[in-house]
Amino acid sequence: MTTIRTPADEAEARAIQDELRERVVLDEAGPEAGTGLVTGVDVAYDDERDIVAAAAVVLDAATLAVVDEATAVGRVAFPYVPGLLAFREIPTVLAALDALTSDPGLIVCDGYGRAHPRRFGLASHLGVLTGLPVIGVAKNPFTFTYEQPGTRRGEFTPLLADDGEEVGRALRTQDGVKPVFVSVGHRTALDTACAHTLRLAPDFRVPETTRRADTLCRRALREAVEAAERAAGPEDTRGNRSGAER
DNA sequence: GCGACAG
DNA sequence: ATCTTGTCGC
Repeated sequence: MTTIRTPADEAEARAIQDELRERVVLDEAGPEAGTGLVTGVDVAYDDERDIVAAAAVVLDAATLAVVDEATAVGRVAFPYVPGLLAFREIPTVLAALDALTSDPGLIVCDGYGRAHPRRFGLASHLGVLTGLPVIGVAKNPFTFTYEQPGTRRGEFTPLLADDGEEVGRALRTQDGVKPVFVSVGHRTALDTACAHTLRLAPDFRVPETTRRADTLCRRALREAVEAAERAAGPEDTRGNRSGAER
């Protein structure tokens, strides 16, 4: 099973990113949109109880029908730090991916790939660790500024780095609806990533892969929390504070 | 130094 | 991410 190296602090985390960035493959076009399998991954947290749940849902890229799905539950391994999201999300995501029966094909994750302060976001990190083509589709802008794309579905504007390089795109997936932010993670071209994103979002702003993974990991988290409560103490059924906590 | 900042 | 009721609309 593939694993991620969990850093002891933020400095070490950044060092790991600088090191692994060298292994990102950017000269492949990636699987053609609408072909093969596409897998969405997402994670839900209960920091209070130190529980994290991840889900991986495999869709037929042509029909968007669910082919396979899996979940994994674990402990929170790293705090949320902008720019270091991978260390928080990836451990459990890898476990969910390993639990799949079918091949993932192209992976779509929440967050960024190249559109990252060190050009090595979550999507890039997941790609390097798995060796699979990965793209990132984020719901919110991060470090790069952009012009508002045209109002129609399919229109986009570039996310530009300081050196003028296009590290991602603000892509409108629905008419008159806020765009999503697409960037390449590993073994995929930006054009391919946007084509996949559009095909995966025929009815909603967010790709079907993320929507499916989102509902599944939330359910897995809820069940994990319930199981933990049940194991810890059936004495808390009426109120909040138990005798032991006062 | 201060603010902003994927999930 | 997560806390959260009702509400507008297909």
